[in-house]
Amino acid sequence: MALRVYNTLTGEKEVFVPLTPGKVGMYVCGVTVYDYCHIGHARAGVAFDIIFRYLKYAGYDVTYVRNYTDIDDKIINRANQEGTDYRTIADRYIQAFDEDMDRLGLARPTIEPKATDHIGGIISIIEALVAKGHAYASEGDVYYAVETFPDYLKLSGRNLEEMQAGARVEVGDKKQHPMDFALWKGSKPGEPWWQSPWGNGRPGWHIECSAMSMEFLGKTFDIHGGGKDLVFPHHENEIAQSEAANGCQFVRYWLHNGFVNINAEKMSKSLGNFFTIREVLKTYDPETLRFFILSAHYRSPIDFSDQNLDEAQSGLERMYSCLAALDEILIGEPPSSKISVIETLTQVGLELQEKADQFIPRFVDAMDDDFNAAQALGVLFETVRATNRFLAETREITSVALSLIAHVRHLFVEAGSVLGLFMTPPATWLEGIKSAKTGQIDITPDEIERLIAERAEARAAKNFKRGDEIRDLLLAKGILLLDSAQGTSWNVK
RNA sequence: GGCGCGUUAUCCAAGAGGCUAGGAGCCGGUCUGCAAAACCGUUAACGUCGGUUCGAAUCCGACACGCGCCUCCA
Repeated sequence: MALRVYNTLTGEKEVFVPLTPGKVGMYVCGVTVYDYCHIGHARAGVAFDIIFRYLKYAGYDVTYVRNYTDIDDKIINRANQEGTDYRTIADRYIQAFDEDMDRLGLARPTIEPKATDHIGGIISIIEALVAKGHAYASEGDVYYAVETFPDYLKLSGRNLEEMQAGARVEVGDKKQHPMDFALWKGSKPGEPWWQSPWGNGRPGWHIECSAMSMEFLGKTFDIHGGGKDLVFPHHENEIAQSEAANGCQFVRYWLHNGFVNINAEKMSKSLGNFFTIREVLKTYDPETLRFFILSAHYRSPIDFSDQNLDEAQSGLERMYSCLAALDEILIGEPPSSKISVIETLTQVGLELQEKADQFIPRFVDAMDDDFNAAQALGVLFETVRATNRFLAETREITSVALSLIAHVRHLFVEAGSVLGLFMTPPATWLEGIKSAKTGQIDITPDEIERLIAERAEARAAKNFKRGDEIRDLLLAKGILLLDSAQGTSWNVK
């Protein structure tokens, strides 16, 4: 099966055929750096991170460009509020963005350009558009004349008349047509500016992405991504600018991720229902957040709630616990290359072997189907169950069993490298979850240990009443006791 | 008003004409002094009404409900 991707331009899943065999050029709209990123940004980041990783896994040489919009009204407003300059604001939030995305385990794109480093390229495109009659200067601004581009709105499937009937477009007297959009904005006093043929000013929002993608990926490239909310006007305008300037197709496959919702409503600043990534990471582990995002298809809306995050954590713990159990065996007994011919697997072992054999084909099938990570996770869970069954019934680890265990462990590493999971040694991750939970309870580990010791004495003396009292006492504080042959350990509920 | 998307069991969530998705939970079991945890097993569904078909969650139509874009947005 070949890789198929859903293309917003055609509204269909299409077989992915890159422009140049073996190579992929991919551009994703990054963020406007004027504030901390919220969970919606995390989702877009993770969605395109696994697309980037999977394309590389599939053997493509991928050039992935993700920009920073570091000049914009919002950045200037924020700078004015704080009595500083736009550069200070932009640099601060670029750094914050990098920190957040690094914590989420995003692979760094090949190139991360800033709009302000590409003013020259932006001006060249605007000049070309003016020369070809697609743009006009007006009182220090330059606008794109949408009526000169017959394909305008082909991505979002609308038409100009209907858009105007919507009546929320403002009619500025600087514009020839109400839908015309700014390519260049003349600077007002106190605003940052660059020199241009039309006077001092700064670029409009849409033109920077055309300039940066063209600079690094050429006039036509394979994949352009972003959130669904960018389809109109941002991506529509990018197409108009780029195709009018270059006279050729801009992007072959348009990919858009779905929103993060709160109570079935879009998370957004204007509704005030957003959570920043750093807020959420105070409570939840970054890999848990990533796992939550991967648990739904990237185009579907996903509902952010404590319950859903808790479920994601349970699921990830199940996987990590299984891996920790495998590691314990593998660390104790390194796999030997000699397998005795008389050794055979039990029925459960054979079932695990079958799961292992199907693992990569099924994983690839899922990911080939428009990067269906949720389905891929299903494959991992099925393998976890088969592994647990095998470990539960296996008394003696033969060398053939050991080699199977090593193989299964490797499969999880391989899938994890595409999904961005299992980046932490399992024992360390599980310990981290435990200590994070410990920070939220009002009893010290020392106290817990003292009570466990007292309970052990009571139990040794067959005083189960006192033992159970202690257990209930700790349970009331959210501490679960785990009795085993090796003694009693504890965990936070 | 225009355009588009969605509705799958208690909850989350894949699937897209015949093939057990998966996870959480419930229930049962293993283990245990009893529990818990862990593990194993099990359970159940395709919004409504029509149509196409030997066969429909899946295709077509209507309806209902929810959501998104049309303004800065990931």
